[in-house]
Amino acid sequence: MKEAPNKCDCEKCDVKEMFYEHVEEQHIEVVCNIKIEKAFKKGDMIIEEGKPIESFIYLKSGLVKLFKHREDEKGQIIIIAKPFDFVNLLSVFSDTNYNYSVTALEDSVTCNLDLDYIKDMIRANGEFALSIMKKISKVSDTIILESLTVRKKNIHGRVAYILLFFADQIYEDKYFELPLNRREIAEFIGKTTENVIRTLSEFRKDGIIKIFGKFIEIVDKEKLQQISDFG
Amino acid sequence: MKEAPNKCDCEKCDVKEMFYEHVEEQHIEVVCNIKIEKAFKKGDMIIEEGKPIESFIYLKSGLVKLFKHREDEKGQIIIIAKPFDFVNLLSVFSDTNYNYSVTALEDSVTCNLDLDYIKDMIRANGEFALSIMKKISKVSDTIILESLTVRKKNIHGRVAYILLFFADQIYEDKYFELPLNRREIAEFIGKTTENVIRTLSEFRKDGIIKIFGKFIEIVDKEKLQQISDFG
DNA sequence: GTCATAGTATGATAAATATCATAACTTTAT
DNA sequence: ATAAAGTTATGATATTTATCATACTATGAC
Repeated sequence: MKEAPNKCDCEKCDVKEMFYEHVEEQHIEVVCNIKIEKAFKKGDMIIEEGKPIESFIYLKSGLVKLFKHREDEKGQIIIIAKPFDFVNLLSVFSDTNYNYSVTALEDSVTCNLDLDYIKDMIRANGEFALSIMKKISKVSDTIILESLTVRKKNIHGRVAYILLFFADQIYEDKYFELPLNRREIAEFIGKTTENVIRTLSEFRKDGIIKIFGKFIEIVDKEKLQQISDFG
Repeated sequence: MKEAPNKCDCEKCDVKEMFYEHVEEQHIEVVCNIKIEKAFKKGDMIIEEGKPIESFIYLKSGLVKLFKHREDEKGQIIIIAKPFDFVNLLSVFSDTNYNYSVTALEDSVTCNLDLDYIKDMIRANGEFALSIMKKISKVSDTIILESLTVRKKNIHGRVAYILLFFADQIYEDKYFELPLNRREIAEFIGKTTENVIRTLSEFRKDGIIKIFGKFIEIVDKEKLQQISDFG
């Protein structure tokens, strides 16, 4: 992890837009000055469960996973966050310490703003407050409703769902490199590693996907969608 | 459902406290005047999936369930909300329509505030905004983290967990009437009705609980806790 | 009351998934 | 280059859970 020079030059940054829309010019400059960018290598720990929440963290580039660590047993992945998602979406405003960890699945850069400063901005600017609430609620909603969606699927449905998630929402390509190993996919969908592997093999045998190690090519997307929807 | 006279006399109302702490006297009076109390009978629909979100709804008394309706299949219960929990915690600030329903499990009374009015208050008062965010985030966090907790348990663990949930968090008594039938418990923990019934029977045979129809008495709480923790 | 309906209960069986075992293949460290 | 460790893969088996079938019980409508 290393710190990078500060600039407010990211396109598509919702936070910046919120500021531009609702905050006066001189405050924006302050934000751009106090924000700290941090670069992480694949596998690096970005947030550690139990540590105090001191920053408002936003993903500028890369890909990260939020997960709960489990002593003996296997962990549980809560969500995969992509650029311009909040990284510390949970607990930021409701708790003092993180109750989940975040690590980088790919080389990633985060934007970090002092949480007290953001809180001051919220206090000072209700319109900004409303924008932040909207954004944060949206993320929580998505997690809750998607977890319900996944919960009712069998393992075929869940694996199909994950493959389509990466193809459509993350990489926007039917050919991509899985950022998770099979064990992590299992932790994400709540099934065992062996059965994830088995299911991928079955999809391969049925000609629905091609597997080259961590690289996946979706051959019959319609079929995969069908398995995801009805599985 | 019937409307009741408006008063701001509820003890323990977080919303009122938020107002008292952060809003000027004259505004509080306005809130108390515009708020509408609605009474619902057990089984009544409070919020219907798909309908527009127009109010900020707070549970004053009773017990409700939030759930997603599923056409053909069985539904899915998202959470049981008790008094002073927000009822429309999800989507209030992030969506225009409800994507879940709420019904009364017991006779219930809700406090309804015009959502646009609350939004105006948030815009006008950042400190109030921060209080609301804190409260809403807390509820979302709880749902997400508890669903992860439940997800890793087998059916014995899940049923034990639910029984302890009602005993400890809702009724604060080892003897209570289940507000859900067996099918609904199944919808809550994501298992089949038959297996919920079977598990309850096993707990009864093992002398862990006593069953009198919908009434449950927890006999060996320590054992039940153990099953919940390690099951 | 009694009829219909929903809810509770239990057993038998089928299906899904986990666990255990083993091996080939990859990556990492030395 | 090689050993060690981790990952992917597959089969055999055990366990868990769902499904199907069938009663029995409670509840509400008439």
